[in-house]
Order: sequence, then C-alpha cells, then structure tokens
Amino acid sequence: MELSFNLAARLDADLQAAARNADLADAAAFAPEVRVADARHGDFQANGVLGYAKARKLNPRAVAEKLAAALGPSVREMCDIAIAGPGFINFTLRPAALHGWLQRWASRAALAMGAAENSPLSGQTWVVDYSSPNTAKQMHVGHLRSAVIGEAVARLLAFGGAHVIRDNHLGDWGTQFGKIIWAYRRHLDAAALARDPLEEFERLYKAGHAAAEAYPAALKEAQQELVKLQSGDADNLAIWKKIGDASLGAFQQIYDRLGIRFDHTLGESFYNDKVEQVYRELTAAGLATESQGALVVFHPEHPRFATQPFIIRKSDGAANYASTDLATVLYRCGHFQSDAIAYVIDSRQGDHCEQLFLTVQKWFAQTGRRAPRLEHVSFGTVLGEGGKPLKTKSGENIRLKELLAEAEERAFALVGDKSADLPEPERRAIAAVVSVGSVQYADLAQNRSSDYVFAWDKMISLDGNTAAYLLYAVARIHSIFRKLGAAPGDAAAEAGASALETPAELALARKLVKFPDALQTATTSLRPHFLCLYLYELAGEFSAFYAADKVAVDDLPIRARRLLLCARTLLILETGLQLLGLRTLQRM
RNA sequence: GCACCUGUAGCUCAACUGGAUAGAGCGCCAGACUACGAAUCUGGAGGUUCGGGGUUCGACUCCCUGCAGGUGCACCA
Repeated sequence: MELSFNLAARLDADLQAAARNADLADAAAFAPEVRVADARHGDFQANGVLGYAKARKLNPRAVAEKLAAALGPSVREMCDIAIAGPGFINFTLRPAALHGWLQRWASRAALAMGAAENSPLSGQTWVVDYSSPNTAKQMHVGHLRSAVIGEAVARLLAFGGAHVIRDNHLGDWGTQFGKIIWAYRRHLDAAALARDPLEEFERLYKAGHAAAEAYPAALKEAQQELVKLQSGDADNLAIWKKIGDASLGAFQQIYDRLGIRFDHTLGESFYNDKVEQVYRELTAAGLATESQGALVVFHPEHPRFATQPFIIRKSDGAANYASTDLATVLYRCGHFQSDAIAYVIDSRQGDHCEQLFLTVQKWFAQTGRRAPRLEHVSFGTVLGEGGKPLKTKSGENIRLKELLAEAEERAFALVGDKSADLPEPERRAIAAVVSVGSVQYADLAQNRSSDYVFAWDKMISLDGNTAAYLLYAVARIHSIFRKLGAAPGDAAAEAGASALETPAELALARKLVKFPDALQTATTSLRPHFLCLYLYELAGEFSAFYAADKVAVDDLPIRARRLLLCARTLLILETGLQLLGLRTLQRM
C-alpha cells in the first residue's frame, strides 16, 4: 500500500492506469478529476466519468463499474470503492490506510518533501513583489493586505518547492519627492526633523501636495525638483536619502512585528539608470510611440488599451512607475533568472498590471527573450464597519503601528480575562502573538478578491474562523503532552498504537490526510484562504475529538493512537499557521 | 461611455474554478464542566444564491441581458 502525500493525486493516477488497463476507448482523453469529497460520500470522489461517458454516449455507471473493476489491488487495500449517483466513483479510506499515512508523514521535513515532490513549482524561481510602500509616508492600514498576503504567498510557494525571492519594491522615486523637496526648501522645521523625521517628512509632503494642488506654479516647481532628483542633483539626492533612511527604519519595525523578512529591497530608484534601455528597446521594437509629448504604448488589439495609453515616460522626461516596472521585469529575469513574478498589489491597479503584462509579452517576444509568467495577486480594499474605507474619525488613514498597538491592547485585556493566573510577562508575550496573528489571519481567511471589512470584535472575539481559535487548539494539544510528560511526535509515545476506531478519531484522521489538497489548492491559486479554511475545519475536528475521546486513558494502545492523532494535528496546524506567517504558542 | 471587482441565511463570510441535499461563525433557541484547558463541545431554527433568459446529464460557478454597490480609465504610485 503506497501512501502518497497527496492521495487525491494518487487516486487520479490510479484511475488513469485503470482506464488503460480496462481498454477504455480513447483512454488517454479520460480525466478522472479526483477531488476531496463531501464526508457523506467518502474521502475522495472521481467526477470525470460523467463528462467522459456523456461525450461518447456511454452509460456513465457502466463505465464507472468497469474502471472500478480495473483498479489494482493496492487501491482496494487502501480504500472502499463505490459507484454512486449518476456515475461518481467514491473512495473511502480504510482505518489502516489513514493510520499508515499518519505514520509516514510524521514530521515537518516529511511534509515539506511531500509538498515539493511532483510539484510543478520545483526548480522554478519566483519573485514575490509585495508590501512595497512609498517612502516618506508611514505605513497605514492600506499597506496591510499586500504585506500579509504577500508573505503567506511567498511561504506557500517556497514550501511547494519554488526558489522564492522576496522583493520589497519601494515607491521611493515618484512625484511625491518633488513635492517634499519643494516643501523642504521652503517650510522645513529643523527641530521637528530631529525629533521625528518621518513625522516631519509626512508633514512636508502634505504641505507640498496642498501647494501643488492650489498653485500651478508650485506644481511646476515640484515637478522640476523631481526631474533634478532623477538626473542626479546632489542636494536633492541628499534630501531624498534622508527620507529613505527614516522610512526604512519605521518600516522595519512593522515588518519585525509581522514576521516579514525581505531578500531584497530594490525600490524604484534602483532602476533609475535602467529605464533608458526600456525606452530605447520599446521604441526600436515599434511598441512605444510619442503622444502628447509622452512616450506611450498602445495595444491596438485590446478594447481599451487601443486608446488608453500605457505611459512609460512622462512628457517632462521623468520616469514613472510604468518605466520602472518594465525595467524591473527585465532585471528580475536577467539578474534573478526568474520564471515567474507575483505582484501582490491592490486590485485598483488591475489596468496597470494588464498593460504592463501585455507590454512585457510583446517586448520580450520581439527581442527573443523568454517572457516570465506574470501574476497579479490582487486584493480588495480594507473597509470600516460602515462599508466605507477604513479611516480615523478625522479622515486620516489609520497607521499600522497604531492599529497593531490597539490589537495588542485588546488581546492583552482578553488574556488577562481568560488566563489571569499566568505571569504578566507571559501574558504580554501571548498578547503579542495573538494580536498580530489575529490581524493577519482575519485578512488571510477571506478570499482576497473581495473587499475586506475590518471589525475588531470579529477579529479578536476568538470565536469562529479566527487565529485565536486555531492557536487555542494548538495550545491545548501542547497542554496534553505536558500533562502526559511526552513530546509531540515522540515515537515512544506512539508505539503500540491500536487501530483507529471511534467516530471522532476517524473523522480527525480523515481531515488530517487532506492537508496536501488544501495546501495545493491554496498554492496554485495563490489564495491562502483555502489553507485557512482547512486549518479551521481541522481545529474543529480536533475540538470535537477532544470533547468525545479522552487521550489520557489507562489503556496504553488507545492512549498511543490518540497521542499520534494529537501529534499530527499539532504538526499540521503549526506547519499551516507558519505557512500563513503566524507564530504559535504553547500556552495562552 | 468603456472595463474590472462584488452581490449567497438578520450580520460577516465559504463552497476546492461545472458535481451529489449551498456550508460555517456571530446573533437567536435548547443542552454539556468535581474527565486531559468551557478562548470549548452537542443539537435546533434560519436560503427564490440580486432579477430574467440561455448552454448541459448537472449551474452559486460558464454565456447573454437587466439592476445595485465599489473601483479604474493621459503623465500620482
């Protein structure tokens, strides 16, 4: 009995082999489509027979019977097979197979190996472009999703076997610097700069922006400052450098709390000397043309981009983010040899991404380069409970550091409520993990394509599909091992385990073996919420098991098999949470 | 005007990209702690999946169309 990591994939292959062995007409065209099934019907189901039979005017049930009969002995040993409904083939794993799987995939290393083997990601290099805030501004709630989703996506891709490069593509070269430098020269408060540089730069930006809005002359002067900066003016560069340093320090504090580490922080400025090549090549390829003084790319075959330009150089000669994004793709493909790039960016930039991707495709094709796979990992806006974008009462964006501080306060109050007996330093440490985890998880648990309603109560209420529910399950399992004086995964504690038997044991084991499916779905779709949903359901099965079957029983074979279940649940919960970017706790 | 996203239980969300009787949490109702952590568990009520057509063995999912909300569309990123 060969218990592959991904049992659905294995059954799929088995059915394909059965189709050949049974001399099914046109067997090569038969796709079994094995999926995780509703528990009522079994563990996995093959849906492919219906479509296949229908297209060939065959009786689906008869085809299903034939296929089932042609399945090899190792499948039959592994599961019960039944034909149901109009022609589904249902597979129900036998207790021994569940047990065997849990024994084989028993460590983090084993899971990682299973996830990476036979993965299409193995050997690929992915650049994940995420977070990417603008310097000179504090990170606010609008920066949360890219950072959180991007980190989870990066971890998932890496676990699936990809070589992942995390790149923080800072907005450190745009028009805002013209405005700040303009204001710096006129309205700088040196004392304030010394006290809190980022605060002062933010104030200067607002002053410059307001002036540019109000007076066309000021706007012109600000644009000139930007052109000077981009062409290497020493004074402007010095100011710009101060801004960058102050910003990076503040960003790093946020990243530390969120557990984010970048491999590179190559902002737009890094590409300043690389945009000329882009202008040159795109012009030579006949893709870019002059329009209203700017250099633009149109896509004649496209309904909108035939007339909506992709502006790759502004009419004043300055670069914009289209210029640098194009240069960035070239750099990533050349320097990092990347096969794919995932852009974790707001869905409002869908047009920009689409234009960028189209342009890269044509540009690379014409210059004989292999185009990378480009993915816009888009996400909706963070809304307040009124359904409007989340703001402070005065209409400002909520700063991320303040949001995280409030989360921690709320979590700390709750920990004091629930676990007053723990010493304060530990309660503080718990609050730190629970609060950040709750913020991350609330974001990740939802399908990223829709807007996301930020609600404190839902997030830290600790009921339902929340970080705290999962962390609680983890803490309870650790507690069991503490009580019994055993270490999770210790072979001695699991030795002599008897066969899985009770409904709760079996239900939990059935859930555990479906981890690979959830992982794969989340990774290939670049949608972490599939993993969240799975982990939540797993924690639910565990809680039901915990209530139904006591682990610390005197009967040692029973205790051993339940400890095995606890250890694997812990392993998968901790692995899964870690892949989402969360930290876990042993007590809470 | 054109395009994209969204519309599912009172509320917040799922539904593995076309599969079986659309599922969770909150809230509501009824239960379970002198058993390993009750931040938990068990059960119940709650649905014209925005409307209308179509495609097929099968549609929340795909196509057409209408409605509602959000977003983007020439030099901000």
